Amino acid sequence: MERNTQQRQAILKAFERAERPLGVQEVLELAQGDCPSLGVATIYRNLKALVVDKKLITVDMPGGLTFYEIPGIHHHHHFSCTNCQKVFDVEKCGINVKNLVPNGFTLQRHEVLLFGFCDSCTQTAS
Amino acid sequence: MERNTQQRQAILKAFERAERPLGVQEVLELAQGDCPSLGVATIYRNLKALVVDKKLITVDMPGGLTFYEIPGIHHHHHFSCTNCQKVFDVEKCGINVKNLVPNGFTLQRHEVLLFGFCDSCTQTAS
DNA sequence: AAGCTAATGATAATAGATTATCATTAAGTG
DNA sequence: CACTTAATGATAATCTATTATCATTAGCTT
Repeated sequence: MERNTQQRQAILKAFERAERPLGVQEVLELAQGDCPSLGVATIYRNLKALVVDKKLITVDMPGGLTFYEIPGIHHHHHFSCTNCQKVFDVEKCGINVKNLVPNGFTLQRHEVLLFGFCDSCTQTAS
Repeated sequence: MERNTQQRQAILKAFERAERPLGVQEVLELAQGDCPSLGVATIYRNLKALVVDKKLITVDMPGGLTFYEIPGIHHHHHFSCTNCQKVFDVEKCGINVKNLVPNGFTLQRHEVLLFGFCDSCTQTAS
């Protein structure tokens, strides 16, 4: 992954525009706007390389789907829309997780996952 | 699922003894203690039926693995050991999740996932 | 105990996500 | 511009979890 291809630029641009974590299919569709011939294999190859390069980080969601996002400075969590399946960042994290850890256990990291309707799906449903 | 077979009893007994969420392979191994001929197909069939009967609930973990547990009365969360891959209940939930929900979003439920070493793996590592 | 048939167990089949293959394309260098 | 080769794109292959198939076993009712 050394050459700065149009495909790779289109993939990064998709994340910059979306401003939220994206799944593989979402990246494919968005990046095809700039680069119509893009195939899934290229998406997977670039996502993997971008994660190695720390240009992206992975967000594993229940159900086995992996999302990717541009690494942010702040600790944050995720909101998963149960209607449109999109994932959004939740900026605040006012949790005292240390209290939750059972005795004798060692905490490495934590995830808070919120599920519900995003703003767009909330409006549609009402 | 009407007959009270030895297999089904062995599966439920595995959950009662484990006192924590179990994955399919764990259920298989534990239940085979009571019923050695048990096959995976029977595990899947019974787990599905037990969830329909509300004797078990599912716990979806990142990575796509589904765990199952006996439904408890209290709201709780889960700790996943990154060493032995076992999942444990975390009884307390002192979180004010409502503060985290973005404007316009509708919250349905939330999950708090803790990752690290369980007590047994913490001791082994030290 | 006999009979009906739900449930089982071994295994093939399926499904979805990800990876490998390989001929072709195009970045970057001189 | 020409060349080298990394990267691409189409698709086959793989992997893992789960489900379907079907002959056999064993609950349960009488």
